[in-house]
Amino acid sequence: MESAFAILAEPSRRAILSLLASSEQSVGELETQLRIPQPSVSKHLRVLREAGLVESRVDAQRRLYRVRAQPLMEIDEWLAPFRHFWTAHVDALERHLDRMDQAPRKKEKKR
Amino acid sequence: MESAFAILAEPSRRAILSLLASSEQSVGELETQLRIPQPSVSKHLRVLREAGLVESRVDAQRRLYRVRAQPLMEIDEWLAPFRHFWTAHVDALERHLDRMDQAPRKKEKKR
DNA sequence: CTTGAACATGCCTTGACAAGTATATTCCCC
DNA sequence: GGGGAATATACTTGTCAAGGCATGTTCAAG
Repeated sequence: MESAFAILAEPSRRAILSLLASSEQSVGELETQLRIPQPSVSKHLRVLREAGLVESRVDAQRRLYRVRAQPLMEIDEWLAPFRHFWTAHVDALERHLDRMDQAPRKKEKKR
Repeated sequence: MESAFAILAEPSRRAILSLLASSEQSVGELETQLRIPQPSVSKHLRVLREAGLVESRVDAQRRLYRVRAQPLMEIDEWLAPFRHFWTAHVDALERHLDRMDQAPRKKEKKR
């Protein structure tokens, strides 16, 4: 199966997923929010579905789409080896706090 | 600038980044580890550099490449709205602990 | 200053994919 | 059961990017 990165290379598909993040939506709702033609929405949804990023259920003549988490999880895991790059100072802070753990605590600064 | 997702749609580029996650590497080192022709490596590195995903420094006749974190950070942030999908059970655990809040509390976790 | 190593760039071909347009399918409602 | 909404699919076309190959550039060493 195609990598989730390849699927999400398309801006419209990321937009669709972001809209679905809050709740499931019908094709028509996605269409009006994104302001792109309906066949495009359907085609993007097809790609997303075949990649396992969304799933649909039937509601009369409409289809309601919702997010499937697993491929996004894999991206999250792929990022793991890099995460220390931007949490390094936090790590350092935590080690620092650990080291002065016996002493009484003062204020800490963030970001 | 192109989205980092589009850049990472290419498997070889993800492989390069993964190799650079541990330490900076020269083009030749990347070439022999990935077993793809040198011009391909250079071209992928160019794309990665122009997208801000890596940067290079000169060491005599070699160029050493290393990861730049910021675009990866943005992907990490893009994932944020979805993260509750796979941490839901943790959330449930936390709510559970909150519900038995009358009992004495210990430490809380951040992140 | 010549040779060779390390890397970058240019050109060409080929394949993939998104957009647009038209048409097909499914199902509700009258 | 016929019409129209909601959605899917088919087909065509243009664009763009990756791969392959050849060549250019820079530098170190002798």
